[in-house]
Amino acid sequence: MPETVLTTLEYALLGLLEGAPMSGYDVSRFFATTPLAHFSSSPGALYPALKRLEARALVTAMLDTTLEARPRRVYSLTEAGRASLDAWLHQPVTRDELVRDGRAPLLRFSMAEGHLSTDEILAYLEGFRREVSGYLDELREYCDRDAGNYPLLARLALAHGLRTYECHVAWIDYALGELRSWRPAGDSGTDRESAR
Amino acid sequence: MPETVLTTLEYALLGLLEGAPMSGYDVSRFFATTPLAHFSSSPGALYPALKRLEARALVTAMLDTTLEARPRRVYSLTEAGRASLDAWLHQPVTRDELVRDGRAPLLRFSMAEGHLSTDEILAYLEGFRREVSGYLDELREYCDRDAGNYPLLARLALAHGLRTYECHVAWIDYALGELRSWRPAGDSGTDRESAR
DNA sequence: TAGATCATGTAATTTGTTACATGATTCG
DNA sequence: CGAATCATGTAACAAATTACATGATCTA
Repeated sequence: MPETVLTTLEYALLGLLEGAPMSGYDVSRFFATTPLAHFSSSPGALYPALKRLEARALVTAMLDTTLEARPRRVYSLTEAGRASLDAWLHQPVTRDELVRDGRAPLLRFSMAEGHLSTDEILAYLEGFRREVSGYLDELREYCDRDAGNYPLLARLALAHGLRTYECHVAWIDYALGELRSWRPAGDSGTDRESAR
Repeated sequence: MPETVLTTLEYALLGLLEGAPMSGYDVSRFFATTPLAHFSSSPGALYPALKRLEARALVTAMLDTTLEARPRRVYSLTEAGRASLDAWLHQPVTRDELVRDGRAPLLRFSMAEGHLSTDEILAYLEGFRREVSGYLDELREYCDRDAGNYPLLARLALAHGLRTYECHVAWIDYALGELRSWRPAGDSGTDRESAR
């Protein structure tokens, strides 16, 4: 039982390395060139994070010495790393995550392939939706109560918040629809293969 | 010329203190109870940040000793602080801000009252819109190029990103409309009074 | 062959989180 | 009167940013 709580960046690294073993530079290229996971991508964040994961035995490094004099440390996931990632992916969305680091819920969703069954993913999205809806209710209540005497710009900024969370809900409903149409009837396999 | 670059939290503090002098606890209450500015609100972040601002002479503390034995340090903005805030509020939205800390552009907008003229606010929003649109183009291009062989969940997560930025654009257009209808003809005053 | 960029990191500094500490005041 | 919460912080620690360092390899 690891019971170690990692940072969002570290979980993102585990997810990446599960897909394919990578060196620190590979990871930095990935973060810099793909729209997913707009994490730090700076070496001062990445290399220490990979070392931390190695120290916890969640990843292992293999020295690639095909080019000697600059050996690449290629990291790959260990069983413990995969277990740690799996445990994280199974956590439902919390309110705190929603307002503090809005990206974590989406990150988990995007990496769930091969870890959550279709039913679990549907349940995850439903929980996500509940949290967003709950927060939206709170925001709307706050608006009705206090926003009347806000200056115009602050009021517009509040409206932006409302719209953004409404957009979340709309996407969740869209995703639920897509997933249900993908698996229309009583299929509920863990669906490991389709990941690539 | 201060030329000091502050953190987003510190600018948020300047904006808050401009509205009304506050103690550290007042600020923490504000961050904890209003939907705007979901910043840290933890004392370990707030009190040191206020001290940093005081050390740079951007705020001053007045000891409120009406209750002795627990004097409150009530902070208010100095002229230098207002100038620093003003300079920040005049900065246009950059791509980097957009992907790294999505909240800063909105924060600036919401605090611009009394610092930017209506025309400047319109220009700010137009710049904001350009950046979001540009990033959206890039995202769409990336989708067309690479998303085909992504697994389903990653593809859906990408769709979420697209929708979110589209939502930004829609709000910007809405805000532009509101601001223009508020000031339909050739009025371009700095509009200081309507705040609070 | 000089400069860019690939590829790998380390070090100093700043910042934020978590947890603790302290004493007053209010509520049941 | 004891517990919660108001109100003010501090200290230890973890993490990220910025800047630097090093050498190889490609490119004009």
